Parts: sequence; C-alpha cells; structure tokens
Amino acid sequence: MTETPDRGAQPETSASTGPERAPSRRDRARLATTDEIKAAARELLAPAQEGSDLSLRAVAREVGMTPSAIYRYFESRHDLMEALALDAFDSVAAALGEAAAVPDRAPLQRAVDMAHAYRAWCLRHPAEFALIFRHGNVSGAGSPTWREHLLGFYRVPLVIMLEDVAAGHVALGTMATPLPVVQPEILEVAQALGPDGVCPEAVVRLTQVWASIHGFVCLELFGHAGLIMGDVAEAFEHHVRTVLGTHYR
Amino acid sequence: MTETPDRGAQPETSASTGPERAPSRRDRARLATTDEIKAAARELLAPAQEGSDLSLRAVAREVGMTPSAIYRYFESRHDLMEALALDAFDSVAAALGEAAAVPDRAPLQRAVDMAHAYRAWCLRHPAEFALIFRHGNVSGAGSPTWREHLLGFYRVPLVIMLEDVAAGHVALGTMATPLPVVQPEILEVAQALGPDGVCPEAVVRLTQVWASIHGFVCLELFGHAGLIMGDVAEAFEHHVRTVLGTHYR
DNA sequence: CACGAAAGCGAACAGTGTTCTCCAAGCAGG
DNA sequence: CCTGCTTGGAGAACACTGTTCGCTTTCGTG
Repeated sequence: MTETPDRGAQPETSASTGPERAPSRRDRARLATTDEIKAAARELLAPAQEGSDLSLRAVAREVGMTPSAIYRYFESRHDLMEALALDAFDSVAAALGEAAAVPDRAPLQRAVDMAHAYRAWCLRHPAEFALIFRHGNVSGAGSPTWREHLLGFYRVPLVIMLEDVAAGHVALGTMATPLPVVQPEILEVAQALGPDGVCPEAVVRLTQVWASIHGFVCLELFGHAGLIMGDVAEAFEHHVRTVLGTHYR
Repeated sequence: MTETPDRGAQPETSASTGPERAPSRRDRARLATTDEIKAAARELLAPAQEGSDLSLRAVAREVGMTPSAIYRYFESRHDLMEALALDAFDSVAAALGEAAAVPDRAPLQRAVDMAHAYRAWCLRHPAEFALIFRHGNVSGAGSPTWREHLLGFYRVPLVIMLEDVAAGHVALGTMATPLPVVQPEILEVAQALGPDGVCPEAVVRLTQVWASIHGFVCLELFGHAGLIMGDVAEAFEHHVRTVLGTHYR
C-alpha cells in the first residue's frame, strides 16, 4: 500500500487479475527491504514516544542507505509514517482478537479482557498509538486504505458485540430513544459477519463503550489519569466494569 | 511562565515577594510582545491542525522579527508551544466554566451543557486540542506549571460534581466496590473548594464521566466517529446522556 | 546626560525533507 | 553473447528548520 513511487513497482499485475503471477525474485527483495525500513523506523520511533520527530535520514542511516534511496520505497516521510500507522492498526486489532479468542470466558469477562488488552497494547506501543491518532482529521478522515484498516480494526470488537447481542447478554432496549443513526458502511460490515441481524443498537453501544474505554487510555497516556488517580490500573479496571455494567446483563 | 531566557526578565522581583513592584514600562512592552508572538503562533497553528509543524521562523516572519529575536521571549520552540498549551488549558477551562454558570439549569442538564461546551471548544480549536494532548507523557506528566494548569482545568468540572453530590443529585453508592484510590493532591483541591466533604467517590465518578466524554471527542477529532456514526453531533448527545444517566438520578 | 541592560539583527551551523542527475547492477529478449 | 531497459542506490543540491553567537541599536532608569 502507498508504494510504487517512481514508475510503478508491479509492472503488469494491475489491470488483469489473472494468473496470480508468482512474486519474482525482485519483488521479494523489494518487500524485504520495505520491511527492513519499516522495522528500522519502528525501532527509532520507540524511544521518541511522539511520532513527529521520526527522521527519515536517521532511518536511512539505520538501514545503511542514502536518504534518497528511501524514496524508492516510500513516496515521502508522511507515506512511511502512514504505512507504520496501518501496521499499528493491524497490530492492535490482532491484540484485541487474541484477547477475544480465549476460550471459556463469560461474555462480560471477555469484554473486560479486551479492554485490558487494548490498554496493554497502547502502553506498550505509545509511539504507534500516537501515530494512529495523528493521521486522519475531523472532516473526511484519511485515505481509503486508512479507512479500510480502521474498519478492519473495528470489526474485531464489533463481531464480539454482535455475538453477545445475539446470545442475549446485552441489555437491549434500555437506552434513550431515538437512537442516533449509524453509517451504512458499518452496517454492511455487520451484515457480512452473519445474518444474525444488522443491529444498529449494537453499533451504537459499541461506539459508546469504545469511546469510554479509549478515553481513559488517552487520559492515561497523556499523563492526566496519573495526576488524579492513585493506582491507574485499578482505576481502569473499575472504569471498565462501570461502563460495561451499563450495557451487559 | 517559562520566560527569562537569557539573563532573567524580571530583575529583582524574584526572591523578595515584597512591595509588589508595579510593572514598569519595559515589563508591559515585553508582555505585549510576548502576547503578540503567541497570537501569531496561534494564527499559524490554526490551519495546521497538528501542532507539530509550527515553524518558529514563520512565527518570526508573522510578527516581523528575526528568528533569533524570538529567543528573547521563549527559551525554545518547545517552550513557546508549552506556553500555548497552558493558555489552551485556561481557554477550555473558561469555556467549561461559562457553560456551568448558566443559571436555572437542572443539574443533569448543566452537566450535559458542559459536555457540549467541551466538544464545541475542541472542534473550534483542533490545533490547541492537539497541543494539550501532546505535551505530557505516561510517567510523570510535564512540568510543575503544566500540572498546575491541568489541575486548574479539572477544578472546574470537579466543583460542579461536588455541588451535585452535596445536593443529592448523584447516585452515590451504586458503584462496584472497592473504589479505586485517588491522589491526595486532587482531594486537597476538593477540600479547598469547601468543607462539604472530600468525597473520593465524586472524584472517581468525575474521572469516569470525563474519560467517556473526552474519549468520544477524541474519536471524533481523529475521524473515527464520523466513519461509524451518521450524525456525530446526535451521537455525542446520546452518548453523553447515556454516560451521565448512570451517575445522576 | 550617561550608563547599562534589554531587544533586535544577521550570519553561521547542524540537521531536516525532497529532488535531481548519474551510475551500477540485474533481468529481458534477440 | 550482447544489447537494452528497468530497478535500486549514491551523491550533490535546494530550501527549509531550530538554535547559537556576536554585534548594534534602542530606550528606560539611575
């Protein structure tokens, strides 16, 4: 994604979705170098804590290349950072999915686990966390690729929420009416997950739960929570149970 | 604050908190220039949407000065941005206070008003919002001045919450126990507000309400909310009422 | 008025993102 | 085998950036 800067990397595999041309020697080398660049960038990003001061030249030094050579793989510094952000989306989504896959957990406990997994990932990857929440803005959000990865991320908690709704573990019908209207795009995602029913209320509830949990993590990562609460981990646990308690039964 | 770069601006008003020396002609000129610099910086910050790319040299051009001259007023670019962040704290605190001061509002409605005032401020000042939430990190937060302004900000909703608790409008005792422990620093703030009682549960509830509301605004400002909800304003209103509904009665 | 501190200028340095030209490989087809 | 052509990379260059230092002007205050 967001490659092909100069003259297009994949020469003719664009229009014809034909015989799935095996990746050539060159393609594999290119992919390896791309990954190496991204790995180096992530390495340099880690101590920075803020994605802003990632130096392209430093990345080039790290991988033993000239700064200009990086431009064979990424159109710009912004592009490199966006690629890192997309990977971060996938990474945190995987962390959530892992927490959701633990067997023999009560629905409420599974949701609590996912919240803790989210917080743990964010605390462990503060730079990538900042990266995710810097790209994209109020109006139209980012590129289509960005939207795609973002939706892919939300798919993870959404499938769990829909499952719990279908199993009757969510206190449906107790919210104020009328419910706010949701985007058709996200309903399509829900529909693709199964015919159990496209339930707008589930989307609304997930958004509210998510906003509450994400908000606490934000406060913690930017130093606000620690200024107010004594034991932040304990406070998070309590917060999560309060929030989920108003939606689960 | 965070001035006095070269040799100290206020020559001898530092140690002796004595006769409140009236601001000299120079002091006033200095303050005016400082404000002009900050105003220019804010101007340039507005379209940027991200605080990162604020150029000190551009600020200097805007006010008609040499870049190096700025260093007579701020020790570094970081210092200038921190000053802007502190002003932003005061600005959003004022917006909240204004919403809280509207007379003849029911407690719940007043809380809803404050939430909307917060969202409105954030949408109107996205760059300053980003500024506030970039300084400070997980561990110890920022400078003492930063903590001071941060606590000053939280004082505004806290006094309202304590008022509502004292008037019996908050559903005390319905949370999971044990309650998480809060910082003594914030309890001192609460104590200073009035002897009505230092109520740790009020601090916990405020934190959770605050995290939930702030979280939604974060999602909106970074383009997540718009991707999921159709009418974000409507969704925010619903979210706020859901959250506050679990704490007010 | 004269002194001295404050405020501003201008050059300089190191570092940045980005673009350009050029060159050495590696793969293609005759 | 040789000839092209595409790709990956080097290196110089440009327009910036934040920051420092020395010099000069200005202006308030003794």
